[in-house]
Amino acid sequence: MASSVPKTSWADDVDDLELPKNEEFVDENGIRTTIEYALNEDGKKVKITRRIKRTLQKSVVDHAVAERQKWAKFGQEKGSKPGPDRATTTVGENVSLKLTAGNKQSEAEQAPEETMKSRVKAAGAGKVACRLCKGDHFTAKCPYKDTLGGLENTDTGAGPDDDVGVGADTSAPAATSGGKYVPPSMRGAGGGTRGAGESMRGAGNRDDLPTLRVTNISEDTQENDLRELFGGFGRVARVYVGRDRETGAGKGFAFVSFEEKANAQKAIDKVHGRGYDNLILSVQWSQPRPDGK
DNA sequence: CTTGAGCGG
Repeated sequence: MASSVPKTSWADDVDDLELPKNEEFVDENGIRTTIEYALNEDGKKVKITRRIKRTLQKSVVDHAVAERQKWAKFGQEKGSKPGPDRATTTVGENVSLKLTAGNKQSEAEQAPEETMKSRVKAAGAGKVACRLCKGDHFTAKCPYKDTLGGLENTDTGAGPDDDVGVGADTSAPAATSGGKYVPPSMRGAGGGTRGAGESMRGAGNRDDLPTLRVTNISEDTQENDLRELFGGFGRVARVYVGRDRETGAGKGFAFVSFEEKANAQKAIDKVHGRGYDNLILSVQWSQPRPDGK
């Protein structure tokens, strides 16, 4: 065992390595002086002093901020020089935190780009181009959607555009399914002639539910209030209260959808003209929202 | 006075 221990005690060594804390201050002229202590190659302590004139600051710092730096300090810092003391204060840049799903980091670097994209989108407000006919509507709303049989048959290469070249490998996995999920009941006439809608109630589309427009409701009427009010006439499928997007305050109208049209009609008959919260309700059939065609 | 919001960039 090599028991030869250096003569200098361990404690001395540490004491030798102990360095004064770094210092930093800014004088009235805006010159920041930083003092660091370090060891050079010979193991000697050296003092490094840097004086940095903050030329940039004059142009960058907001006037109000510069003014604020002159304020007298209070509390524990009372009597200290104005301006941030970098020994106790961290002067930071803006830090933005981004929450990502699945612990993925790769998106982080692309974030600025993403922001740019959304800005561009905001600038060119509502510019859409149909992938089928290049119209200014969504593909799903394309008038020719039915005529063209949708995207599922068109394949990648058959698209109306010149995005050729890589068609092979992108379309490969999509060849059989078209790349989109199709519920079993909607799938082509393979072998199962199972009745359409065996598991689905009616058309299953919520758009064709019998819907009432209820107006003249008080602005604090909630969905639950309306469910309560209309629930007695039959099953209420959906209730929507028109609200201000920002404040959440009611706008005085609502939609109530029933499962059965007959029940909706009963509700009209019974509730229309009826008092509710010091107001007289108005209930009538709702017009389907204007479809962009 | 009073008819919704989202879906794709």
